[in-house]
Amino acid sequence: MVMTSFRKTKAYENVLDKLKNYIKENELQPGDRLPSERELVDQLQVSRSSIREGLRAIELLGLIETKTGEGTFLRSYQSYRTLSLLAMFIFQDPNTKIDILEVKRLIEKEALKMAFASDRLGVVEQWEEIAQVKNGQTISKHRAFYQVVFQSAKNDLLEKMWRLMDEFVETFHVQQYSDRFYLKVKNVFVQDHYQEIEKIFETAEG
Amino acid sequence: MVMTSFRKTKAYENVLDKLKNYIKENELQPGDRLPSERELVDQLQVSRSSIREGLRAIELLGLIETKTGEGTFLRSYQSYRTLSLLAMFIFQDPNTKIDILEVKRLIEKEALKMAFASDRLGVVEQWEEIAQVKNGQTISKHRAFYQVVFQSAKNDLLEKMWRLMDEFVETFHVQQYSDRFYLKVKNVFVQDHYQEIEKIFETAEG
DNA sequence: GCATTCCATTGGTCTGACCACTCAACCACT
DNA sequence: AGTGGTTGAGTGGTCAGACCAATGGAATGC
Repeated sequence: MVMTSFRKTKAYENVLDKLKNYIKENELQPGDRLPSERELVDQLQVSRSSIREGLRAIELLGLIETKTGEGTFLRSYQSYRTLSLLAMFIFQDPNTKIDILEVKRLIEKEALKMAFASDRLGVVEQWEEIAQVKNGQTISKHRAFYQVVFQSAKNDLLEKMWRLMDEFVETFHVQQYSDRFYLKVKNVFVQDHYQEIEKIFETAEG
Repeated sequence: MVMTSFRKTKAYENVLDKLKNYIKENELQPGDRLPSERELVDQLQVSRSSIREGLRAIELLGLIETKTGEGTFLRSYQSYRTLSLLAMFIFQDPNTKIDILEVKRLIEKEALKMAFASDRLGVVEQWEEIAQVKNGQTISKHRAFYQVVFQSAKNDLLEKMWRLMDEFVETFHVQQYSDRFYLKVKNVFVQDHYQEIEKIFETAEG
């Protein structure tokens, strides 16, 4: 008996494949609406159950968003729920925790360098606005700080990756951000000392 | 009208929560079997459709594996699968192509620095072995080169991210890797000039 | 012009049905 | 006792159809 280990593709996997192509062909952007579930039934010739299995799967991934009465929409990132779910499994390997922290830190450093090169003084200006307005939680201060950075770094992918990791880290690690760190970074920017960025990150702080 | 932005949790999300607890309480290990879909219907008091939406979602994530006629089984987590899923959609955005190239280059640079700090001479040694053995295509030479790097950089996440980008870049961009580049990097390693790594990447080459 | 009502559309959920596959218990034959 | 085939219960895979709640725009009334 020949055992051609041939895995029959499931209906919902086909749905995802078709959906991916649909998004590509129509060049859908985050926020754009996907066809309704019932329209997809007609177009893909599978039952609504299968359609929904596929949609729920990528919803969990945070790739789409559904609104009752309106429809299904593409979105760009975010899904704290999934991350906390994955966290449980990912930490079967304790090393990944360290890896994530390391990569996140690396991204922060490089993003700062990119922002520095792109719009050094503009960044400083925005940081000062934040410092005046925001007296809120340290976590939102932290995000506001880097939002400015990524806006000037002009690399959406890098920002998406950072946000994922930042949210993920939040699931297992109480992040502490010292005001000293922000101040140090700002001074480096003000004084136009590009090389110092590397050195700041060589210390344990961050 | 008060708009308490209150998101009603969906049935399949509850399923996942309960399932997570079940796994935790019973200390299920990869390979262990979960309750059948029909059993879960009884236990969780939701319809089989909702059960399946949840199961299909975490199946896509690679957390479980289903075998027709047998059941649903816990699976050892495969982070690459999750990452490639996310990448599949994130990379879809045509605007990110340039971003990907930039981030990939950034990762290569930082990985080199990590490898340098970790095992400078060991890396050089392995590079020389490659140079002798491999006379094959430039693409495989390129991958072998960085495989050595990542092995010493000791960060799996970084390597996986790089692999995804490298594979993706191949689909739209003819990668050119000049022997001169490798040689330059090797020399920097041999001569123990850590600072030069940054400078190599400041040129257009790569 | 504006507020209200109404209704088609959309996602959310459930029920019940049928199929293909797996595995173990059972049975018949040697 | 051992072999091999049959059978049936259980499992995931898929489907059709139904009802609900929320949404938003069109029709309506003032």
